[in-house]
Amino acid sequence: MTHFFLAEQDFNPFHTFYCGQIFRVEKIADDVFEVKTTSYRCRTIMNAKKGGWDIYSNNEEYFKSFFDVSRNYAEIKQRLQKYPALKEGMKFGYGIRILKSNLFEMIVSFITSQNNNISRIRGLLNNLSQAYGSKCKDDFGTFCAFPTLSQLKKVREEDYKAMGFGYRSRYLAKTIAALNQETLNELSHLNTQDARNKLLTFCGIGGKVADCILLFGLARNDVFPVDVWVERVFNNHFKKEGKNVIKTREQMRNFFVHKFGKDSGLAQQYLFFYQREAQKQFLIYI
DNA sequence: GCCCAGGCCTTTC
DNA sequence: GAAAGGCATGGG
Repeated sequence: MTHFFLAEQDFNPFHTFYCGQIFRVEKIADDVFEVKTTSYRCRTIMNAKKGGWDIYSNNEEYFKSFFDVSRNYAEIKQRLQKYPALKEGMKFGYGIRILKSNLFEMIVSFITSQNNNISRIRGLLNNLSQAYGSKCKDDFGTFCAFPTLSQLKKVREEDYKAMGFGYRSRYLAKTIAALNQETLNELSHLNTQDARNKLLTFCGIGGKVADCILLFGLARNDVFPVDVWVERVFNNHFKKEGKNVIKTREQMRNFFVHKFGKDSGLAQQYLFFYQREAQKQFLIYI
């Protein structure tokens, strides 16, 4: 067990873990969160003395990459300050980072996410891991990994249905049947546009789900997922700038990517979190 | 009991 | 190519 440190100004676990980019996260105590990704686990523990959070795990190098430590967030946030909506959003949800999750886990997670709510997605993916993931052990104890591609190839549509995946069960079964390791490798080497087009060929993956997979599973920051919440962001803050000719989510997506370029991913996370949480009276972290 | 959720697929025009 | 309807399920 080793640990590394992230300063509060560049990392806030409440905001980073509850903006819908990962689903296997638990609050263990007021100052402790646990995150599972593929077959790894870490805990973030507050370090008040240093003003930030220590990330403890048995896989430090993996989590340094996962938490995107080599990226200069101050520089990105500086560029985003000039947009009023972002300025507000970054003040409200300060310390969001883009986590570099596993490609296959993100494909399954975001197919599951469509027309679904976040707390339900969390439950489904945790149950899936319990049912089909390998048992793992680290210095915190035992836990379940996210199922691998080959483990899920044995799962049938009816099995997903029995677990509550609903009509997404067919999408999962079809896409997992069509996937293989070569395709996953290929996706990681394609440029963003080609990878997006490839993702769109799979059942249950449309533009929004593809963008989430690209952002969180392939670390492509030049994408901007547009869902119901971001559509509200557009209508609240950018509609005028879009000259009232932008109607579809795909058009909004292209508008934002053109506007924010390589900073699109982080901009989207701040705007999503702000739109979704700011109207609530209390933030709820499970 | 009702509306909604990190949308996509299918059918129809 | 755009529009409309259907979809499983449970959170709030």
